[in-house]
Amino acid sequence: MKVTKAQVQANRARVVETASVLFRERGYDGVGIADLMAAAGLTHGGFYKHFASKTELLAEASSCGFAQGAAKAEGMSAVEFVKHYLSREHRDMRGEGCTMAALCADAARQPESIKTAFASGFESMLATLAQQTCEGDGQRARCIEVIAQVVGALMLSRACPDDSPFADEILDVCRAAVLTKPSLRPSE
Amino acid sequence: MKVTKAQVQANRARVVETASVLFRERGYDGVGIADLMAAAGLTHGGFYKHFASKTELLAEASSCGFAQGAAKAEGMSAVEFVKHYLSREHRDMRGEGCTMAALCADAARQPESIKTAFASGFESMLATLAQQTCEGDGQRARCIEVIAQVVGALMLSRACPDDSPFADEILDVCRAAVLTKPSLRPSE
DNA sequence: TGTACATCAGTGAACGCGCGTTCACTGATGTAC
DNA sequence: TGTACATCAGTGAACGCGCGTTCACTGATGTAC
Repeated sequence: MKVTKAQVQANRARVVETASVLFRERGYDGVGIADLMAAAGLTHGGFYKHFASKTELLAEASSCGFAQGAAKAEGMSAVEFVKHYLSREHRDMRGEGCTMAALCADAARQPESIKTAFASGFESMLATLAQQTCEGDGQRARCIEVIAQVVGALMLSRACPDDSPFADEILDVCRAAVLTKPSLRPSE
Repeated sequence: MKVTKAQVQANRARVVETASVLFRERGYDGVGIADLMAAAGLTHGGFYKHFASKTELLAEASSCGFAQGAAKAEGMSAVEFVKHYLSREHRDMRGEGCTMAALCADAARQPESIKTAFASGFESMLATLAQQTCEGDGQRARCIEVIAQVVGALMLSRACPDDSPFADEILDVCRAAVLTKPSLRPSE
């Protein structure tokens, strides 16, 4: 059953992308290797031909998720970014949503290799947002504040009962707060 | 081996408190029933004399953690609260730290009963903070913004590699940002 | 270009392990008389 | 107050299950001639 080099590469990429989605949806511990490989259209035995361990996959899947997020945000204005980030749709579509919000708590309990990937992911979010806000002293700090606030709001909203007005309130309040920040004006 | 009514009550309370700490340290999936009961000085078999399931314990342990957090913050000024919340000590002492930051991502993947406990915990944080800030229109909103930002900052900092300057930067930047908010002035 | 053979991604059974939960049993406590 | 007995929190073995990981095997691909 050997397979084309191109197929091998495609299969591997599909596993990473599938993991990226499933981990965001169900958490790291909520996805088994067998689940994951089946979702990618393969059987579990082949997993270790591609990855040394589940942890190693988490690192790759996280990086993949961060890259995907950056690509999605590319070209959005800061206002559009915040509006989308703090929307009900984003809150409820975890598998396609922000990797940082979905997995940072899992990352905090993982080895340094994972945390390194998350630090890179944070830097990437920062760079993407910075492109859309006015430059000058304190730009980096202002972007960090915004990211902390939107990530916090999204996670808190997700921890509230589904469809509770409370969950929506957190999003609405924080969206309004961030959008009125003068520093969110575009750079040009 | 029956035991005094008072002992039963004390044992149960000890299990809940131990769970509250261990869940915050290692996450819900990171703590087994046997681990937990041993840490509380008991054997695992007795667990189901007190709780219907591990999930039910999580609900109780979370509520216990929120109550403990509220008691700790009681009497602190808003400035003191934020300074402590965004300190390195708080970041690094997860077991004794904020239950919301430690477990909200776990809660987001749990049944509604857990999410209800977290919504109550959030209300409790809100009430505690509101006591220390100036009243008036938008007080509730301003408190929500602050909590979202400090929770987000703490979680992001914990997801970064230990002792990395980056992890500290997030805390420092957000602490400075929140402390300069005019709305953080005391109510009297 | 055609043939022979080594490679190795993918398969599926199997491994050991720890999990949440159940259960028969114990024996001091609490109760009934 | 003293005695007999029911209660039930706590014990530790056992259950079934799913996990991450390993392994012998397969057979089309890629390579050497």
